[in-house]
Order: sequence, then structure tokens, then C-alpha cells
Amino acid sequence: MIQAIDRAARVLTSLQGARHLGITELAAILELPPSTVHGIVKSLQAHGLVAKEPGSQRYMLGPALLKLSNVYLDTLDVRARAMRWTRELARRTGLSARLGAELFDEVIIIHHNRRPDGSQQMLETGLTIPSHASALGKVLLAYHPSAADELLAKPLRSLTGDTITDPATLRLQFAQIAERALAFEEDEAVLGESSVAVPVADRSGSVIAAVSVVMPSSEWPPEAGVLNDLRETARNISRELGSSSWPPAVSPRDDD
Amino acid sequence: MIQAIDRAARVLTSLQGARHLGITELAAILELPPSTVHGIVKSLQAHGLVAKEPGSQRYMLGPALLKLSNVYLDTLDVRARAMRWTRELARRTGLSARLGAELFDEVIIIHHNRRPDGSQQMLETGLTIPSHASALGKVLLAYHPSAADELLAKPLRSLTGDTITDPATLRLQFAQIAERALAFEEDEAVLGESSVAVPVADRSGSVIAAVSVVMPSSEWPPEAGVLNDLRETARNISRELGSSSWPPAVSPRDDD
DNA sequence: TCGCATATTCGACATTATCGAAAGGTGTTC
DNA sequence: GAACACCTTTCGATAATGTCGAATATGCGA
Repeated sequence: MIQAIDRAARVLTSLQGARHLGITELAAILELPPSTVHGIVKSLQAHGLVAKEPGSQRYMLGPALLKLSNVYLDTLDVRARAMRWTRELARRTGLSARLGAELFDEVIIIHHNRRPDGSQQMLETGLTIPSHASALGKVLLAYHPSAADELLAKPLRSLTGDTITDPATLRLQFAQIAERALAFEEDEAVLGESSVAVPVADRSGSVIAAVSVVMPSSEWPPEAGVLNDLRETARNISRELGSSSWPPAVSPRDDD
Repeated sequence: MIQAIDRAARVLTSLQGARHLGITELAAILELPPSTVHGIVKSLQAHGLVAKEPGSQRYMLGPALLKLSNVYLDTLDVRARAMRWTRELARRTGLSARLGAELFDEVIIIHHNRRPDGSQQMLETGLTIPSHASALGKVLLAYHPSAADELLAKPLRSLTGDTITDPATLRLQFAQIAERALAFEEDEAVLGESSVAVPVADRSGSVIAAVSVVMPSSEWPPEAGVLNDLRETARNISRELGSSSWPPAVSPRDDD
């Protein structure tokens, strides 16, 4: 791990949390001398990764990140393949559909189809949710035992009163999820919202993403038809990715 | 400029261009020894900024960029203020509306409202267009003489047969744009598409963004009503940002 | 206008990134 | 199916490079 790059990444992460920060504030967060931080920030700024906010001497994230992120999304094979199927899923179920991938201890939504009822809903692509509090995340963890172990070693944050933070309970859920290829979540991330998720596998048979539908908790539990549509969606995407069978198997414990 | 961070940023830029690259390929592009590149890539990977693509030994951009970019968009005051006005602009004109900001020699679209005719159109947020080939870019350049000078010093790329690449012609256009607070572009970026843009100023009176409407070149030129709607939109956004007057004045030549 | 706090510059120093060589994988060819 | 070739990855000595304290400049608030 090269130190300067590590520090640069931590600058980005700090700005991600705090939006606007001056050099001194950043220096305090990173526990580094201001002059050191200044050098890092200037280097990032030269590439558009951070920007000085106009009319102030604070810094914020830069526009180059938006371009990079756009290319990232374009690069994702899963996403390209999944889009038409999740659109169909949203249409058939009348619910909001999400495609999520792992990002450390969170799930990041890499594609989102809003529920087709015409109401104003924000586009959720790019949002992250702690894995243990989302159906998407639980699926990914259930099929990735090493990631699950790591996550469960830390104390878990509660987002709503209903977020499950007990490692034993979660471990039990993971076992059930891997068995049924189906994960649930009831009011665990956002009060009034619940969701169901299924795994998506690639050519090698490993789970690389998850698909979910989100519904108002008042409509919980989902009908059997919804679960079938979900399963069909995941099966279709996985097939397009070259996966020979679905549901997939739990990954062997190979980190890297 | 700290070398390691500069190299890391160049790794990201290379992956932005090539999507998937192995260590050796990256090393060739950056003209560095593979072992050096390997260290950089591993450091970026540890933060999710690059990811190893599954089932291959190549690397691609990582999911952390999507999260950063999402926060970047949330951070942008202009964007938050502009959204309701550009929506209204798209509704009134029946055209696609864009909000753009400067990113080196390009404009990056930081918000996009599709034309309200119900047709399938891709979301353009995050796309970049060479400044000299877009109305958005020309506005930003016209109000930013130092950026314009830098750009015109390099040879300009032609995107369509109609892209203007002659520095003298562009300089003339910039002068007219600054005078009328209005920039045009006819088939210069994409054949069959033309656009008109106006500047958005902030509290300090400097131009920080531009708004445009895009139309099929067959409908060119835009009616006077469209131009008025555009101006009203820019004026409203600028006012919300604390700008005391509109149209704005050309920036004094202060770089930083 | 003054004074304080924060950003920025500069340069000596030692830490730290760098790069060559060698080892370990992976895919390909015959 | 085995051997080859290429690529990725590891390791450690070297010196280039980032680091950090002090000094300066800049901006902000009173």
C-alpha cells in the first residue's frame, strides 16, 4: 500500500463525508500536518478529483469523479445485461427494482428502475446502504462468507429500530438465504420500506450482484408472483452472463 | 504535484479510456515498469477506486467512484438550485435541457432533463463534450478568457464535419457570446443535433455553469420564445445563487 | 484598518516509493 | 495433456521523493 495514494484516497473519503472542508479541517481529520495535506489536495485538484469551492477557501469533490463514475457504469457488464430485465421486473411487479454490488461493508446501487406508477421518485443509482441492513447486501454476504466474517467482526450500526445488528441472528439469516437464494428485509434500512433480493451469478458461477424489489412495508409480505418474477429476472441476467445454473453456489473461501 | 498521486490519477484516466487493462498494458501506457504500476493499482484497489474484473487478470474502474460521484452531485449547489428551473425549461420548450460545468477542455453535464415527449432517451448526466464543440462549453469559455487561451493554444479535434476548430473563428464567437450572453452550436458535436446555451453566475458574479437546450437540427433555428425561456432560466438560477445581476460580466483574468 | 486564523511556499531530511530481478500463475499452443 | 510464454506479483537495495516545520502570504472578521 503506497502511503501517498492511501492518504489521497482518505482525502476523498473525508470530503465524501463532509462535503466541504478546509485544509486545516482535513489535516485534523487525517491527523497530518496541514502542509502535507495541502500537497495532496493540490495534486488531486490538478486532476479534477477535488475542486476549490468558489468564493471560499474550502475544497470539495471534483467533477472528474462524475466522468469516471459514468465510465465505470458503462464498463459494468452486469449492468448492461441487467437493465432490460429489471425494467421488465419493475413493469410486471409495479415495484421499484434495484441492482446492487458490494462496496466494502455496503451495497452500492448500480442500477435502479423506479416504480412505474408515475409518482416523483428520486433516482437511487449511486446510493449505498450498509449491507447488513439491506436485502441486496444480505444476499451478497450470504454468498461471500469471507466478507460476511469480516463484517460480523465489527459492531453494526442500527439505521432504524428494526435494523438487525446481532451477528448470530444475521449468520442464521445468511444460511437461510443461501439455501433459498432469497433475502428479505423489513424496515431495516428505511422505516416504511421493505425489500426482497436474489443473487446474480456470472460465468464462473460466483455471485457478483443482486437484484431486489422494494415495496412499502404496508404491502408486506410480497406475493408469490413477485418472488417468481424476481427469480426469473436473476436467472435471466445470470444466464446472459454465462452462468450455467441458477441458483448459484456459495463462493469457496478465496479472498484476494 | 506529488508524483505517486499524479500517477494514480493517470491510472484512473487510462482506465477511463480503455475500460479494461492489465498491469502490463497500463505500464506501457504510463511508460513505467510493471512493478511500479502494480503497487499503484493495488493501492487504488484497496479503496475501491479500481477493481479487478472477475475471471480475468485485468483491472477496471471501481465502485467507490460511483459513490464519490453521487456525493459530488449532491454537493453542487448550482445543481440543486437549477433542477426545478431546468425541468420547467424542458417542459415549456418541449426540448431536452442540460446544465454543464467546466472540466478541463470539456464540459461535463451535471444535470439533464430529457425532452418531455415520452420517447426513450438516455440520461446524459456525466457525459462530457469537448468545450469547443458545444454551446455549453463555448459559453463557459467566453466568460473565462484564461481557459479559452489555454484551449485555443492546442490543436482542436473535429467531431463532425461541422465542428469549428479554427482558433480565430472561435475567438470571434466568444466575443459575440460574451456580448449577447448566448451561445449557439449547429451539428458541431453530434450530427443532427444543435443547441443554444446561456451562462449561470454565482454570488460573486462569475460564471460557474451554463444551461442549454438541445434540438434536432431540423428544427433549427430556435424560436425567440425558446431563447427567452432559456434566459429566464439562467436568470432565475443565478438569482437563487445570489448573483445580483444578469447577464454576468466576463471574469477578470485571475487564474488559480 | 488591524489582527488572527488559515492557506500556501520552501527546503533539509529521512522516510518511502521505485524499479530490477526473480518467483509464481495463467492461458495458450502444439 | 504437457511445456512454453507471457503476465502478474513479490521482494529488497537504492536514491529519489514525499514529508513536515518554519516562514510567508492571503483572506476574514472585528
